[in-house]
Amino acid sequence: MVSTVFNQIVEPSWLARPSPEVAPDLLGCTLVRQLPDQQIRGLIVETEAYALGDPAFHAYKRRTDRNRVLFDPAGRTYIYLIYGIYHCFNIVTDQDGIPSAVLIRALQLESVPAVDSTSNQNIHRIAAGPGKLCRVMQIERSLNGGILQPGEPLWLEHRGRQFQQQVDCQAVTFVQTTRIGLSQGIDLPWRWYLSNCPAVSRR
DNA sequence: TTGGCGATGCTG
DNA sequence: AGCATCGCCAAT
Repeated sequence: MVSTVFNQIVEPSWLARPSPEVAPDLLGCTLVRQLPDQQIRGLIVETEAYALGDPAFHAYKRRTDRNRVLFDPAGRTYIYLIYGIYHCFNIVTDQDGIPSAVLIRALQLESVPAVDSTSNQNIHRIAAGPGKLCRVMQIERSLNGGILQPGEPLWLEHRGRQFQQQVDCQAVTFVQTTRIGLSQGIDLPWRWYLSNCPAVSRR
């Protein structure tokens, strides 16, 4: 008999660790965006960690209006506007009061969204980049501080059986490098991505 | 293929 | 002033 297996939901407690631990573990998990009339699902293929002591981190200096959600418990979203045009989507991690987050840099979409404003794009590149994935998933600042769980606009699902098999047979491997697009903290090796993934940012 | 640059608005 | 970006265009 055929059985459909649903991925397990990622619980906040699983995210309550330092971001450099969580960031590689999020590779292969699925980000789900629930819209009124459609669901958009994407495999996480590229992440970066931001944490205490990191000069590139928005919470490096002090708590401000913008970064306050970074100090909240794990399992919330941190979304901000960058270069006046794009948004960046982060997952808040670690213990309450300890600012820490993972930037989601690229997704491999399961399918082309119904209203596709980027119809010229290669399916593999529609969500290739932190600004592009927010555009296609309609993630903007009104979602900042939201909890990642079903029933909300966004949630996470753990690695599925198919992905695990690809890891086990080494069809997919994990690569760790320095982060992208920064002027500070450029030597921290806190970027991870899946090998052989056309959606990973080109650099 | 690589590198330079403008768009655009919010933050501290 | 600078920014956790992107797409376009020119030069190689």
